[in-house]
Amino acid sequence: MPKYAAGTVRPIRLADVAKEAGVSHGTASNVFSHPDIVREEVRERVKAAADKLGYNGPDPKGRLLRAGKVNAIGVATAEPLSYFFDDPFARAVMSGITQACDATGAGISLVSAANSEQIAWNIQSALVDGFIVFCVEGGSRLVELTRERKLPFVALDFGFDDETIAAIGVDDRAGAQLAARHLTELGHRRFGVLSMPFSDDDTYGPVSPERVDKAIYSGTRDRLHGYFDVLREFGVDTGKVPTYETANDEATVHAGLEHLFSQPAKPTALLAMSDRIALHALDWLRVRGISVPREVSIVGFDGVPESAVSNPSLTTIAQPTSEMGRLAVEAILQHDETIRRQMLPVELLVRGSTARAAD
Amino acid sequence: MPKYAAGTVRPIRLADVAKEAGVSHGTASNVFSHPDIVREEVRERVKAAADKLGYNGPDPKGRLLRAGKVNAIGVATAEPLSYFFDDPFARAVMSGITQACDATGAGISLVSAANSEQIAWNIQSALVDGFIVFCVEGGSRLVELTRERKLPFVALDFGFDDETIAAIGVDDRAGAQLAARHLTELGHRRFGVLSMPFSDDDTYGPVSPERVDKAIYSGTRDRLHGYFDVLREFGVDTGKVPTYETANDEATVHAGLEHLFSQPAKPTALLAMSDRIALHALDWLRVRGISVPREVSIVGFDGVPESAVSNPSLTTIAQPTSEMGRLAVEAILQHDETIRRQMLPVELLVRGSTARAAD
DNA sequence: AGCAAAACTTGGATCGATCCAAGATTTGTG
DNA sequence: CACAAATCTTGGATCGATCCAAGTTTTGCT
Repeated sequence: MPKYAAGTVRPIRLADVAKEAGVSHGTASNVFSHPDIVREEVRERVKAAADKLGYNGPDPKGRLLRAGKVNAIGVATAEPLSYFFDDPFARAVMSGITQACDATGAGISLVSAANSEQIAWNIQSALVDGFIVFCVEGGSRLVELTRERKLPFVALDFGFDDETIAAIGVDDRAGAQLAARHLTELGHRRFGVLSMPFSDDDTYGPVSPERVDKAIYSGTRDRLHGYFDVLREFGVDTGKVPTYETANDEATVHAGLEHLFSQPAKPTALLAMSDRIALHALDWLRVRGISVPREVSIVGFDGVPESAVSNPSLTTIAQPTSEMGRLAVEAILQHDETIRRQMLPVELLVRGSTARAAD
Repeated sequence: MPKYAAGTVRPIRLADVAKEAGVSHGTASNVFSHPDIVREEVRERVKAAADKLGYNGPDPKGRLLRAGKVNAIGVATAEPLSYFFDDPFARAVMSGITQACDATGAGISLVSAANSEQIAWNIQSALVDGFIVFCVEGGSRLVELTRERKLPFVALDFGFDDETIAAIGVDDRAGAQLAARHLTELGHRRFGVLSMPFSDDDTYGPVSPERVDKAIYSGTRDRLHGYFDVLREFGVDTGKVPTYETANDEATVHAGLEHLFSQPAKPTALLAMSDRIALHALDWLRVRGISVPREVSIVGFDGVPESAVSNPSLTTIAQPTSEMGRLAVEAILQHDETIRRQMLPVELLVRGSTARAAD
């Protein structure tokens, strides 16, 4: 059976053009890739043949195999693809990544998959020169898969535990300390913590003090430690600070607030581990008629653009998101075997969601 | 000179594994691609050899060339890459695209470039099975380049003029009519139009009535015609309706409003051709202390998520953005030579930015 | 044991280009 | 005019896999 059925046009190859022009395939290749070393007369002839046959230049598939370079960076996550467009933090980092890619002309491939079987296949078969790995959930498995490709890769915002993985992140503990210090200095003593996931199992709910140190995600753990470092310093019994593990989505954040505000002593200050959590919290508080910052103060984490235009605007710990994206791209493109682990500084942005404690 | 310098490890190929295991390369290939047709004993032996050599399964580069399929869709635009993450409309459509890709397991490659030379190269060398083309600006050139790749492609929201191009868009004229009818029925008679670009030259500013019919972008033209259809019906002299061509960004929108509100008869209703324009307009009006919708009503176009949470919320013409994304992916993946041009319906969402005319 | 059918393996061809050493042609110089 | 140098062109090797027709081995049955 012929590969191309009658009626279907067999794609034109460089070899066809060469034959038509009466030159060797090598010369035809040169016409497109190194036009300067081919005599003008021949060049014209080959180009004419190409036009005649409807050949539009070398097929990237062939070139790729030979060159071994794709000129594209893979950006991977264990979340569905829409994560890149829906999550404010992801968007902010992507913004930095796109800038760096635009500057260098590299393309971007988004790699992801809902189920873990597919993600494995997608990582294994992605045509990229390197990976930037978004490690929100399921990070360890993702890093594992990526590592197996033996391509340059860099993890974002996670994995500071494993020193053999290149990573770019922020000083989570210092950032959390900043947030807690801001609130304690405003006189707050009754806190509630809305945490990001501790691990990639799907358990959400109140967190016992014993669990705190067992968080798999070092980001979550470090932020929690940062909060508690400062609270302890100000005489707060951190074992009694109600902490609720959310899934970084509306439903679990609202459930968390129900929990926190059903405590005998309602918190006057909330520590949210992401702006997304904080923004969902703001919604819940507004609906409940709890005034921010008059009755309750709240500090987010990330510094996404949306936090500046919320109502009230959100006091938060800003990460240098663009910078992180840019550095990640750089790490892939200028990859040189050395494993770089860069910890960037964060910054407290005081805005409208925090005020002096009422009582 | 050896290709792999001393110290560098030459990547392991399938052939190396086959040799190590003492089978042919064909059998080794089957172990990975069709494990069921290889005897267990042999399979184990090959896998052991692969482990020993540190081989992690077939390199996608080779597979690609043979298979001819990349399993990825290219999404192209003439804007910088960040457009996909910054522009609300693009994000909304991307959301639909990602859903469809997640469902089918296809990957996404973002293709773009600041300058037109680079975009040509990027389109020509993108490793994708088809293109979805965002035609905001520079659309025609982009479509031209994409067409030359001879891959399936579909244009979004433009090009309804050229019947040989597959496209998915909305009924711009009907949508614009809906917007205008809503405002006229509220009693408005003094209008201002904030238009999207007419063509890909970079001219912005007031638009003369003669220019209206010469708009290259059919989307812009159709929306304008839709507005004017209805205004005329209600006895408005459309030749006198001040129309300002913006670049869909803050600066030109604000300049446009300066212009519209410097007219002798200030408009009581604004027709904005995109939500982005409308949202920038809302900002300007707030700063100027002009109350929406008490003094001025405004209707957007697109129905992006942000329009629901603005202050006031924006009355707008909603496009089925997710649906468009989904259909575009479908058009690429189930491509069958027939050129499909789908025109989807729009919907008027009445929200907080429109009210009965004051005078 | 003998023979056909089933199961498995082999190795050459192929995908579409680029690279490169060697051969062929043109140009330049004494 | 001869010879060297410079410039072009050639065709085989290569990138890393998959496909497939043909060949080999195993299994099943009488």
